[in-house]
Amino acid sequence: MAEERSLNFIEEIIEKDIADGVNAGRIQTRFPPEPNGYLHIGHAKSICLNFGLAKKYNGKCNLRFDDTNPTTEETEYVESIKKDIEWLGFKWDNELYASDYFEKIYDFAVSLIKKGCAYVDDSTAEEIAATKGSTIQPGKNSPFRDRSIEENLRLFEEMRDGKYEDGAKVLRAKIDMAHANLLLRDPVIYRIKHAHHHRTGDKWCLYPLYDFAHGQSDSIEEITHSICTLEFIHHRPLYNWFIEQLGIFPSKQYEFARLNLTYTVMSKRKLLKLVNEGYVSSWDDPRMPTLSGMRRRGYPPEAIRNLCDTVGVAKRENMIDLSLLEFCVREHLNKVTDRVMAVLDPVKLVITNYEETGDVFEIENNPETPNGTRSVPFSKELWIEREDFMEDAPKKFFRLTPGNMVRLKGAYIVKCEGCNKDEHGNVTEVLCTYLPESKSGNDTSGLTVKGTIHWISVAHARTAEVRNYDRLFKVEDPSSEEGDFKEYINPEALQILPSVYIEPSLMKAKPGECYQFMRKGYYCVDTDSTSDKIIFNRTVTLKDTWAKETRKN
RNA sequence: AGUCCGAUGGUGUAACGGUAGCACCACAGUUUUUGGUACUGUUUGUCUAGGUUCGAAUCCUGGUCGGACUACCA
Repeated sequence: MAEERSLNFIEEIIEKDIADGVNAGRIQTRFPPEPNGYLHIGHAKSICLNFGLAKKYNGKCNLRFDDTNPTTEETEYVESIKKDIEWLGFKWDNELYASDYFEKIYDFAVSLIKKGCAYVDDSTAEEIAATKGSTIQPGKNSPFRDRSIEENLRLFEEMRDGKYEDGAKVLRAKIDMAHANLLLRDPVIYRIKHAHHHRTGDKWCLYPLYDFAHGQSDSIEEITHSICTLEFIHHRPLYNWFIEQLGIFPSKQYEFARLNLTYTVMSKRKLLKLVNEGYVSSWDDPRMPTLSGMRRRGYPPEAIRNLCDTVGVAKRENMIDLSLLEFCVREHLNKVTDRVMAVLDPVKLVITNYEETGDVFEIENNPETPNGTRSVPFSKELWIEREDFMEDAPKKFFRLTPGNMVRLKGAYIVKCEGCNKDEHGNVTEVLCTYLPESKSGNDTSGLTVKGTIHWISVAHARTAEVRNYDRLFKVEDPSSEEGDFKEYINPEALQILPSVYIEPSLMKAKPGECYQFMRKGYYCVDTDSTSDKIIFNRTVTLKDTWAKETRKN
């Protein structure tokens, strides 16, 4: 019954390659993060693509850490990246590191020198930048460009042996200082860094740059389809040039447009600022677009995978509506979460004609995916939402207003008789009478009411902290606005309710578990919860057409 | 300014020379013991000017607009 789905452009390339017998139909991809930060929703698209393609075409997908810059990379990031990928639901075939190939990559450089295709340059970084030229001006040859092969070989070995300070010399590929593509103007491929590497320790003081590590690693692993984002498109000619000069496995690079989301930022630099300057509490703050933040927020991995699947793969710049992510989240949570009652902004409801009989109602947990029932104690005094009562209500208000009837979810129909107020005119108690014959399950009243509201028995209520999260920014694209992006942070992205009433059944809730608070939203138990204090994070609200209606007026 | 990439409703994505479709959003309705869910329907689109063709979103040319590139980061 699978719907016929059109292929994205990478799938088309792969299917053509398989049909043409390229690499005997073998498909090998890789996900190549640099372990210098946390993964975000943008990485999820790349992960779903690379692992998804391998799965679809009976291929393999490696996890390869592009760890060629020892000053920014740490083992802590390696661990978080692995955890996030596993959480998303993918398994890599091999866990590999570019640093495992340092010896091989060094040998590649030597062979390039021997071919006369690389030279040691003593110029400073400033000098190299100054002679690079510009988009409209050719660059100038370095005075060290014509050193002999023997001298280059000797100097490069000395660089490896630690004879020189950081920055004293670099190795450059000898290509064309007038090339229209700036990356082909004798790119630096090795630099000296006397720095401790998270895996190779102090063994090396010479490290390859991205362009002389990434493609080489792809070749070593015999990656057939090396998929990256659009900004690497200019690197492809260089990627291919090295493969050709070195005569190594011809991996092919393909580029797709990265994922952008409205109401957030994705750049590592900006996310780092949010953390360092205290706008959010940490990398896994539920407001963050990081995978760890989304996990803590309660976004299920199924929803993220579904989002990535839905947005597709193409080469044009895009900006995905946050509402699409929220749709995916609700779609999944609706199927799997148990419904429970929690009163976030309470006011007391008194059922004046109710004699305490010890009613306990069995209420179904999930009308979508039947999952049993739970016991919910009832009594004469209940907490209800303050917004569910209005003394002077508009026409289409289906909740409590004098003379109107509503059903208390899973219990009785009650009729609103009025309210009590304090000296300031604030409602302190809503007064109702109930209809004994309207008992849920064997209702003989013959009445139908338009509204159903949730409630918590005052005598049985427990409390929890609730953290209501909302979008991190007030504008769709903070990065394109005037001034500092931080000016557009939404100050209401986190609202903490220290003590909300929850039904007793929730006392057993464990960190990470998700529930639907009826009529309010999806909530998950935060990892900050302790045995005597449960904390719920709002993952996403329910759609609220009534709120929309009131906003219109 | 140069090189490269791109342009289909508000958003994202299909249509591979032959009926512009799907999803989200928005709006309206039906069902509902969640103003949720489910279901039905509605509005809205091929950047522009030429050309090729019986026929162009698709092919060609020019323009316009958007993005990327001038790190010893990846």
